[in-house]
Amino acid sequence: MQAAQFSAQVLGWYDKYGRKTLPWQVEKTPYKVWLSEVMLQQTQVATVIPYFERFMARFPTVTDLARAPLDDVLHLWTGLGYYARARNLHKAAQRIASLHGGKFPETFDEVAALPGVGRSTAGAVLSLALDQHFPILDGNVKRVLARYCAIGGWPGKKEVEKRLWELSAEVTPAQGVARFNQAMMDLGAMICTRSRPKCTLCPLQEGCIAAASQSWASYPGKKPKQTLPERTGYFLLLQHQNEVLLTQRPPSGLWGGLYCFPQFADEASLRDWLAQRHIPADTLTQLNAFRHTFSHFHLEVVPLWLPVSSFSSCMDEVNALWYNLAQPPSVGLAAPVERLLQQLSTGALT
DNA sequence: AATACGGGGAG
DNA sequence: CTCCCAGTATT
Repeated sequence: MQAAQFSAQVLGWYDKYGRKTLPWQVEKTPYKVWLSEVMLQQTQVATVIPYFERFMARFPTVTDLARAPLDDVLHLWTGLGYYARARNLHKAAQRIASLHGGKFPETFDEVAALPGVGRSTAGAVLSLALDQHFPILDGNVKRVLARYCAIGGWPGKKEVEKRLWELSAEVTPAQGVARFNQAMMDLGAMICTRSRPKCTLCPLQEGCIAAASQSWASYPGKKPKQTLPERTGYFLLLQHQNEVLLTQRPPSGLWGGLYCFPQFADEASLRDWLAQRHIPADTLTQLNAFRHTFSHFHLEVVPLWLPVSSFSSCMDEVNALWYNLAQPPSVGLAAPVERLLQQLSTGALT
């Protein structure tokens, strides 16, 4: 491969067709690029845009983010998924405030040391925002390079990823890094798409091994598929007037730090929980069950709704709150919880 | 080196 | 349904 020709083709294409007006590309700063990059980890551009806009409106600077309660951050993150990203974002902002005086760091080691920032995100922040010479390797770049050089195997395998990093470093030009890296992501998103790539519009068609052999479908290699295990979660929707009981999840792990309905492995343990608190379960009503899929298992959600006429000892629950449907507090909610709360507030119960 | 970690969009 | 998406942290 001729690296110089490769980058020249990519840069030429970018100037004509690349994206230059995404919200985080206007008046670019390391803070905006960092925020967008973290949101874009495992999440597509169209999904991220409204979240990014809300974050920038609420937290205009990294110092604003550092000062905010974590619940506020999780609240704005609700529905984006991978909530460790939000917790790391908040922690990183506080570290920038304390260790860097509120000024976003501008060296690779300092940026990569921030929680939630790895090699690719650090490279993206410094290259896109400051034009520093670092390669990136996201899903788009992996696909473009794997096809161009016919790199077989799943990029999740260490050897494959290592080879792709080498290639990315090799094709990244000394000049125009910001445009080049953005262009590679745009190519992956707009031209070298996962299915039916638009090879005739691609500036890299000449020299692309997969294009020459019509074998784009073989690259990159697919993740070995596994049937996801299934679990069942019984959600207790305990309602008193306009309020519903939510408990906070542990600070790390699945849905870490989010507020959820009390969850049980089966209906019996849910009823035990009520009995221990002397809460009559006479009017316990099962709502429509539904499935929520995580990256590593399916969760069958069975919502059990229990309207009660008087408060009982539930107020003693630790890490719990009565969520007011009319005046929702700023806390993080898992997507299925948000959906059920929406049903409760609109009276659409079934 | 392998696994955990959400949710949505596209086909 | 399946696959994949601007990955990183943990073990």
